[in-house]
Amino acid sequence: MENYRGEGDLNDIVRASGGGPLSCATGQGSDTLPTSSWQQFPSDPLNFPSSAMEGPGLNAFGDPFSSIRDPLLNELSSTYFSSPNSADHHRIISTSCTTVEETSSFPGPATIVGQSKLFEEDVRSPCNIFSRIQISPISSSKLPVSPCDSPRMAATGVCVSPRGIKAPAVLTGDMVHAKTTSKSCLIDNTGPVQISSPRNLGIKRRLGKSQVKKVVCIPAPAAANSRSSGEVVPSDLWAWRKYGQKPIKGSPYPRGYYRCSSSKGCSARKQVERSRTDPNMLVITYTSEHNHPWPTQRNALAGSTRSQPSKANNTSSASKINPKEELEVKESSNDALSPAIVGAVSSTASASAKEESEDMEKQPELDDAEFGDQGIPQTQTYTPALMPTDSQQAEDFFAELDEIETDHLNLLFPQGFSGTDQDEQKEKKTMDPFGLFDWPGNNDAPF
DNA sequence: CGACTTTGACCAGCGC
DNA sequence: GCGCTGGTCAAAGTCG
Repeated sequence: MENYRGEGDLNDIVRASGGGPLSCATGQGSDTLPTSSWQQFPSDPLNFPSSAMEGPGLNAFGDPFSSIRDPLLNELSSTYFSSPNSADHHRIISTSCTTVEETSSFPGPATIVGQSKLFEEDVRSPCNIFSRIQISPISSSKLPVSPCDSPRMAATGVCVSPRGIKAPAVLTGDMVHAKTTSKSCLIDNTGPVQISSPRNLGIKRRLGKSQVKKVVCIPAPAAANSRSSGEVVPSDLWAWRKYGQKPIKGSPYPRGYYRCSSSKGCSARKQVERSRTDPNMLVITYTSEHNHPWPTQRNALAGSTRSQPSKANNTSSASKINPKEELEVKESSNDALSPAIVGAVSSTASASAKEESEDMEKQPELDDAEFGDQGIPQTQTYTPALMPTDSQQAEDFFAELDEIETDHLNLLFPQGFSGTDQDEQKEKKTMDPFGLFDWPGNNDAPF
């Protein structure tokens, strides 16, 4: 489901979303986001101001991966979640734009503030996608002001929390709960968002001072995505391998421990657990950093598409679907991002990487079969131009970056931008095989 | 056969 | 020092 990259990713999503005549899926009306409002937002993903992309030359091309010094951001930055089963069909993008280290206050407060301002402006449109985005620099001194307090945060249902490890409490469940119980908070639909509990402080024992830890709360994906344990694990671009699960005191839900399996030696880890205050919410804690470029789609999907263990199938009568159906459901609930976006996103990172990982070279081609396995017609999976698979394609990709910069919205969301109706429909299918952006009753946009 | 999940055991930090 | 708790390890089993 959520796959993404950092700010560019957000940008991709955001701008892509803004590309079409967007209307709210929140029942707040059908306000169309004026293009002008989007123009307030940095239009170039590569130039999107962020802590990750800041710096001389942005490192956008010289060493693009330096911009993902904390590839962790790639996940955190754009957690795009779809909850097709939920009544409100809320779709959420969460984003974090900064890496917070334990010993520091937010290294990029300006970045956050800046973006927040951007959000503020855009939020003026009630249907602005940014109303669903929240960057929540956590500061204990600010705790009384829950990020979820704002209507837009309320609308997001997602808190992304760069977290200082030593912070005694990022956002206590109580605090969040108190705030999110406001009826103005759409999180009510899914319950309070819990960013972190003081109990998680114990984690710091295992974390070095320079360790990065981030907490993301997202609405739990549909049960179809759950594994045998009932655990719901949203997939992301990285490949994660579960290495442990522990019952957590005070929580009826176990915590799963995952480490990055995209690359050997990668120290990236994440913990996934359900919020004890709201089982509908998943609390994902990311620790450490990836030390490798983006994984291939194959790698990224490794494990995430694994079918349920037989014993689980035996016991899970409620979700008795054949493996294929299961995979389809899984993918649809998992990958809220259109593959087009994922492709664009990952390709941006991959193509710009001077040093492709060996794995990526070994698996240069996007594994359409992965999508095919999941019921997605292969021919509709990716736009090759957005997913360079070799050096030539990478060059092409770079060459096309300019086009993307100027016309990326058309690439991502041809409908509503340019082209004939036929082209639009054709590309629409190509770029949005999941129909994620073609919601019933909403001809314009999912948001 | 490789990669994955599961799960009990082990280890380390913290509080009393 | 001891117990509690969280995080990790590793063997066993599963799956494609």
